[in-house]
Amino acid sequence: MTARQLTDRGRERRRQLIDVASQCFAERGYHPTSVTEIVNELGVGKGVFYWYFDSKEELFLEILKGAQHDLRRRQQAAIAGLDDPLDQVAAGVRAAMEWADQNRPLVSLVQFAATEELFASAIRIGQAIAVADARSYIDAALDAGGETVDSDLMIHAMLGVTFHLAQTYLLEGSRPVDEVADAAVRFCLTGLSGRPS
Amino acid sequence: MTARQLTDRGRERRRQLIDVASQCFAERGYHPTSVTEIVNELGVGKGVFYWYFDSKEELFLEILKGAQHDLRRRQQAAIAGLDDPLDQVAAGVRAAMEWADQNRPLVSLVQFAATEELFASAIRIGQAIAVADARSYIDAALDAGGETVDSDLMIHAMLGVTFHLAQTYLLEGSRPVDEVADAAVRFCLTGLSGRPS
Amino acid sequence: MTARQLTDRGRERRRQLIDVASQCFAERGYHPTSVTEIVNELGVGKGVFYWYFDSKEELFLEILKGAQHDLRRRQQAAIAGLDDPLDQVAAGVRAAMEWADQNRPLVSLVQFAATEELFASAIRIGQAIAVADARSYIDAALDAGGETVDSDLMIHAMLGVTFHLAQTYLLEGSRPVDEVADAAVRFCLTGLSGRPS
Amino acid sequence: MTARQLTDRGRERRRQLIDVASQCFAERGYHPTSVTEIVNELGVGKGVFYWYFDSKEELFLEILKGAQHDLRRRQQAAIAGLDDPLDQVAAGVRAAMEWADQNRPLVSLVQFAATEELFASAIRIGQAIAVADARSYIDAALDAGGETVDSDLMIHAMLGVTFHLAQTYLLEGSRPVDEVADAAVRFCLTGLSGRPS
DNA sequence: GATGAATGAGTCTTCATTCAT
DNA sequence: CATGAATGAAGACTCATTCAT
Repeated sequence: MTARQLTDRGRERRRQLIDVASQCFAERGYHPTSVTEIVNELGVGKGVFYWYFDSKEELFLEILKGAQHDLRRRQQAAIAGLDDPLDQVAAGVRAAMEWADQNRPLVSLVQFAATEELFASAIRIGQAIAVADARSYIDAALDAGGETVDSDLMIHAMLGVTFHLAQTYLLEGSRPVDEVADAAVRFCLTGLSGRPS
Repeated sequence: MTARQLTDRGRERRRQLIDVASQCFAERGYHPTSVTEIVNELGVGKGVFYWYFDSKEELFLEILKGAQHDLRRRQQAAIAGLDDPLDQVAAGVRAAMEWADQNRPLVSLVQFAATEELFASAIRIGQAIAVADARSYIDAALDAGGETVDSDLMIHAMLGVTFHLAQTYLLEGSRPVDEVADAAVRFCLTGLSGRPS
Repeated sequence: MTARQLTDRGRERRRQLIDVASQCFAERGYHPTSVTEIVNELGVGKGVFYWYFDSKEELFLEILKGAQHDLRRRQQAAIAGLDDPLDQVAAGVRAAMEWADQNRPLVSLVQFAATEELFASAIRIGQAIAVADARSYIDAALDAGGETVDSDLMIHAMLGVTFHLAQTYLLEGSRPVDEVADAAVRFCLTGLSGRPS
Repeated sequence: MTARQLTDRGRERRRQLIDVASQCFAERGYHPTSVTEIVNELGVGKGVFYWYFDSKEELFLEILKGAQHDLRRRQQAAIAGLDDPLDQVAAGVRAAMEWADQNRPLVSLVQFAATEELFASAIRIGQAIAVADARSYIDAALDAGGETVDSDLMIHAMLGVTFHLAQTYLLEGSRPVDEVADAAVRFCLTGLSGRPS
């Protein structure tokens, strides 16, 4: 969409749409959620939606991009200032878990996106960035641990652990974040280093 | 569906539909795949689909159930005859990875299913069974490792590792199964026990 | 349908189909009842249906024709032997009511048939015959009553009374036939003659 | 349907749909008439139909309700101001006949509706109201006539006369309303009172 | 005679999207 | 900016009918 010049009220509307849509998508799924439902939920007409977004698809992509961006910022902030590679990895995992906890709807959206060709590339790109980000820390950590393994595989293993635990325990609220984060960190670090954290 | 009495030809058709549908669903996604596409792919009329299944939804659920059942059999077979808890866990992870490799379409279907309320319960049930299956081996393995942790969290961590690696490396065929399976096993076992395998 | 040569068993099957179909049509309506439902109800395959009837439509027409024929026989039998025109009319009305009571499903089928162009002509033909049958009796009765009215209108008025009462009270079984028949007869005869019966 | 807020144009469209549909339903029957035919007849897209009605069924029910409501108003207006019970009954019958003449399509729709379980209850409710409305007049008329009969039966007899005559003579336009109305009134009143009107 | 299987046109309905006001 | 109205392609599903065995 040709970036429209939005007033403050406009930016607010846009944000509302994104929030409501994320919620609906997460609850019922992307396809089962109609544009009508989204605008009804917000109590506005359908024109509003198409004023801010070119299509339902574009909106979803935007949500995805925002989510990935947000998570990345968060991890970078958490890692900044830490020196020990293992500490950095731990901080990254923990930051991801906290992000997931505070953005629960987005967790399943990302998972869904990976399964549909239309959105899969966005996910692949995001993951590629995440992996690149992580590589330096991980390589350092692996060196420290004396292991000789493929760091990409390790990073993906950690992604798998983190998001599956988030999906399983946080979405239902059956366990506190800290507990889940602790478990994830420990599993990842030992998995990585061969030594219990 | 009230179990219809099927002839041999009928059972064959049913299987074809399941296979073709799995393929289509995996390639384009559940929603974007229409019943019309499925039957066209098979070169039969639309009525055929509804002769064998009550609905597109029922078919999908059936695929899901079949997948879970099949994977479980495979893991049980792989574990049978092993005594050491860690060996058992390793065999389970490896069997899952091999199953994923040989049933690639199903991997993303399962992932998708978890994101849509309509199918999520089927996934939850399947995972609950898998977790229950794994618990005894894991508890024994954890005892051996001297750790005191929540085995359910560990099992889910392992699920996360295994399927995310499968999704990432097997679907695209970018790495051989053995390599991915080795990495998964090693990550899980160290993550579990605190000692490199 | 080219009248097929049926064995005894064949004629029996045919009758069963007609009965089951009448029942289903009456309960759920002609359109909402599928051929599949009819044959399932009878526990036979779909081929059976098309062995005996060319189409669903033909079957329905056949039911209609049978109903009209049957009712006519019954009325003729009831009137035979009576001399007084009013007695004859009364007997005709009463016979119709009894037929309706014993062939409840057919009552609403006839009513439905009148509303659909496809079947309306069959109904029109049947009613024309009924009216022709009745005319002589009615004319005599009207003469006796000293009235000068259009006998066709009177006959249709009586048809209206009889079948609406049948539909209202007999189908639900809320009143005994005799009571309803008495009311119909009295209403018709006084309506006709101007004197209470 | 959650009552949508309609503009004037909207209300007009809605009315057009009801009119066209009544026409089509009456001509070809409810089931044989497809939503596609209705909207084509009106020269609008299919979405228009579902903007105003939740379903074909809902539309039909609405037509039915409107018809019953309209007829009732008409009868009440016709009766208002009359004192003699027999006059009141006569006015009610005559009003019904005139309504039928001016709403010919609706006559067969009502008749059809009574034969399909889905709509039968709406008909039953409407008839119950009509019967209740009529009871007081009829009881008074019956008292005056010195008869001791069940007024409900009488009312249904009159309903039967009126609508069957309407269906038979008005739909085809083979007789003028007045003539048919006269016959109906006379038949009903004598049927009721035992004395020629 | 009878069955399971197959056909495919046609049904109702949904929904992303557009547009006049 | 916003709304109610409109579009129409597409989707899931049905069902009368036919056919091979």
